[in-house]
Amino acid sequence: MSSCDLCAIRNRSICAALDASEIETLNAIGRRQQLSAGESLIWEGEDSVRVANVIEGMLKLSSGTRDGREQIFGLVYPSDFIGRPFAATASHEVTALTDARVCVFNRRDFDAFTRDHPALEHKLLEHTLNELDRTRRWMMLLGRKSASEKIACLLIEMSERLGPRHCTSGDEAAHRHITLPFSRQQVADVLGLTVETVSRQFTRLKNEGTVDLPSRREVIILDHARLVSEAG
Amino acid sequence: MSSCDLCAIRNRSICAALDASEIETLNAIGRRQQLSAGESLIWEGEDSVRVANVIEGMLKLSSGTRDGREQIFGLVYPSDFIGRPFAATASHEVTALTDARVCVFNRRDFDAFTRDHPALEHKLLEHTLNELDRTRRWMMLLGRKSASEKIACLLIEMSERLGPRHCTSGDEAAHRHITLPFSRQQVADVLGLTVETVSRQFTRLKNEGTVDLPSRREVIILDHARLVSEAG
DNA sequence: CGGCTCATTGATAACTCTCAACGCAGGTGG
DNA sequence: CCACCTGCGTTGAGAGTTATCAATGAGCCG
Repeated sequence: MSSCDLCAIRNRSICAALDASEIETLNAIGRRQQLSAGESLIWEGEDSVRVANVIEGMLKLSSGTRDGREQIFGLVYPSDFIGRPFAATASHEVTALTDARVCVFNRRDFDAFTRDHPALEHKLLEHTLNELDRTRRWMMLLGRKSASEKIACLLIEMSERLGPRHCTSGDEAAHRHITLPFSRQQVADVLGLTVETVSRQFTRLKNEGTVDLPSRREVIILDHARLVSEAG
Repeated sequence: MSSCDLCAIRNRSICAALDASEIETLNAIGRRQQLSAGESLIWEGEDSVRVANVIEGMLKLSSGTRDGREQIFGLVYPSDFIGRPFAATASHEVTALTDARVCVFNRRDFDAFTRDHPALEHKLLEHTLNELDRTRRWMMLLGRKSASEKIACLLIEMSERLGPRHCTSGDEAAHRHITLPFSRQQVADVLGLTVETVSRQFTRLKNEGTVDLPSRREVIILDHARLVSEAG
């Protein structure tokens, strides 16, 4: 029995396109890898040698300018796919925000496997199209929204994507209690702001009673409606 | 003989993945359509009924907020693919910036055709992955660059993508003479700025001698190096 | 020649950034 | 156990950039 059968994301990742024997073959060319928070799997501009499925944890896609400014392009959740198939170089860095487990493939092996399995390629295409849609929505936020709108949008997005995972019972509470996987600086890098502005927005939301901040990384949404109306 | 044989983008679009008889079949489910500048082909939130290849002209992908702010997500050039296959709704608007010719397919017909032609699907995947890379690079610009850097980046990008097309002889001049396919407001919507800021940046570049502006829509790059250094 | 849209320019305000200081928490070593 | 150190977060003051509002100017078409 392949270890894939026990994989938590077996049915949500691109692997869902494959039957048992295909999974077996793919499993043979991949391997599990543990990442610690802060560790990078792929670097900007390096040869595209690895692709991977995220099993557990959260990662960021980012790129920086010479003078040290950084922008985070996207957040990667379990069952998401990372890396750049069919290209010589990786265009951005992939770094673990939390401890994470990924299922890594040599990029060339994966490319070859994919070409022989149109169903996998189709899943990958659907996945990529969804990612493109999400990325474009984020551009709206970066280009046209104010600091307060940006923060509100991020909190709403996080509560939607993180909630269901933390929440085994399916109740509302989990959606309202977010454990941020990043520092204030990283929030700033996601939203295109500075640390100070992010910090000020958080304290404002707290003072207004929209959220509570029990610790640095925790946010409890007290007034979801208000947050939505602030998101613009 | 299929009209596709004469198609200017036959070898650059996703159709390049198909042989003569496949092209014939695809051609049977598609049709040419002429668009005037300003006309939309796809609307935000509508059912995803159409997909298309761009044959000639330039289009924009955009979305707006309730209160009238608009953000342009991307510019579409000949041989690019537009529309959202494999999904029920379109996530953004597609509008012609110039008069344009496109090759349109019913989305469901196209989906079905694609599933039977893995080579086409592969091309579409490569195309989508490239688009995702480009989109992410643009996020860096929106989130982390100043107005002057944004303008410089846009002009460089335009000169690179527009130059080769205008230029039959392959000389340098074409790269330096850009005919913008959009108004100042649209430049602002691409860069996440206001019209006034865009206008001021243009006049500054002109006064500094970095560019010349013979007419509203024309830009001649006089000092390319300076532009590059300003792009950050 | 109006009348229109689009672009430019100016004055001012608002927002966010920058720089600097301080505070809090967690970890380490005495 | 406490003092200290260090990294991260918060807060404040001020500057800078960009947005906003308002007016003028340029090009285009009837």
